[in-house]
Amino acid sequence: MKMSEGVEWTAHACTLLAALPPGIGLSAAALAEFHDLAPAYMAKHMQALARAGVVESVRGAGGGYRLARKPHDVTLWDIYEAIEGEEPAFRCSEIRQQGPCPGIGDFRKPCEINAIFGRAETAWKAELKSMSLADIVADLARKQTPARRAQLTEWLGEKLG
Amino acid sequence: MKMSEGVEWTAHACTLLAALPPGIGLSAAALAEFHDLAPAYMAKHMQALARAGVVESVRGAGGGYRLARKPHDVTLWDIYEAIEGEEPAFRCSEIRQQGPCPGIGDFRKPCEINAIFGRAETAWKAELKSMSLADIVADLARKQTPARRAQLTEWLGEKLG
DNA sequence: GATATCGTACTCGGATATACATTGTCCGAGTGGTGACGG
DNA sequence: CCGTCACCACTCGGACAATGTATATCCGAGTACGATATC
Repeated sequence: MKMSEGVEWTAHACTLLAALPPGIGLSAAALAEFHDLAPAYMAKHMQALARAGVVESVRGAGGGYRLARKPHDVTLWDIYEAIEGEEPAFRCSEIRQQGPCPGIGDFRKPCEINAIFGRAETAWKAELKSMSLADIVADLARKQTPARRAQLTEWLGEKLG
Repeated sequence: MKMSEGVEWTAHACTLLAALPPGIGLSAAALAEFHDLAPAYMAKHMQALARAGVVESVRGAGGGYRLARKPHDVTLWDIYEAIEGEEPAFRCSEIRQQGPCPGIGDFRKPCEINAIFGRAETAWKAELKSMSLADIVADLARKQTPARRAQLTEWLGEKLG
C-alpha cells in the first residue's frame, strides 16, 4: 500500500503557506521551486486542494494559492483527503456472500474483517486530525536558527515583490 | 490510497483455515472456490503468506495450505504485512532539504510531517495487531445459525475426503 | 500374499502477459496589471 | 494632467500521454498416492 507522494508535496507546501501572513499566497510555480519539485505536477495537486476547499486560488498576474482557512483550522487529514479521496483503503467486496457455501455469519451485520479495518482506519484518521498546520509551523519555528530564518525571508521577499 | 484486494482474499481464506481442526489444510483451488475467486490469483497470494511464514505449504496430491501457527497467534497485521510488505504507506523523501531555501528546521531531527504520519500508522497497526484469527472465528461462530453450519461441514467433507 | 517399483494425478512455485492507476506534461481559459491614447 | 480602453503577461484549469504497479494467467517442478509386476 503506497500513499501518493502528492500528499507529501502538498503537506509541505501548505506548511509554507501557513507560515506566511494571513491572506498572502504563492504561485504553484513558486511552491514547486521551494522544494525543487516538478512545477506542472505540483500545480495539479494544488488544484485538488482548491477543489477540496483547503486553499483558495487567485488567477491572473500576481495570483496563486493561499490558505482558505486559518492554519489552526487545517489538519493533515484535510490535506490527505483532498489528494487521496475519502474512500477507505480497505474496500470490503463482501466475498463472504459469494461461493458455494455462503452460510457463514449473519449478513445483516457487517463483515467482521471489514469492521476491524474500519476501526484501524478510524484510529489512523484521528491521529491525522489532531495535528493542524499551526502546530507544525510552531514546531518548525522552534527548531529554526536565526540564520536560516533570514534565508527564508529573503527568498520570500524575492517572490512576493 | 488503495489496499490490495489480496488482503481481503487471504484474510477470509485464513479465517476459513483457522476454523478447521489443527494441522488440516485446503488447496489454493478449494480456498478460491469457497469465495468464488480466481484460482490462479488466489494461489499467488497464498504463496506470499507461505513466504511470510503465516501458512505452511504441502505439495503433492492431497496437499495445500494450512496455518503455520495457532489461530490465536496470527493477527490481521501478519496477513496484511505478508501481502503488502512492511514499508510504511507514507514515505518521507526529505523534500524539506531540497530547493533554494532548505533552511527550515533542524535536519538532525526527523521531519515533523513524517513523524505525524508515522504515529498515525503506528495507531493503525496496533488496531490490526489486536485482532487474531481466533477472535474472528469466535465472532463468526456466534453469529452462525445451525443450518448454515451444516452447509459448511458438508462442503468441507466433500473437499477433505 | 507381500513388497518394491513405476506411472500418474495433483499441488505448489515462479515466470510471463494484461489492465488499470498514478505520475508527468502540455496547451487553452481567464484575469489583473500596464501602457498608450484621447479628452 | 486624468480617465478609459486595449493589449499583454501571468496564472490557474483541465485534457492528454507515459510510466509503474497491481491484477490475472499459464506452464514447469516436485510430491504423494495407487496400480502393477515380481519375488
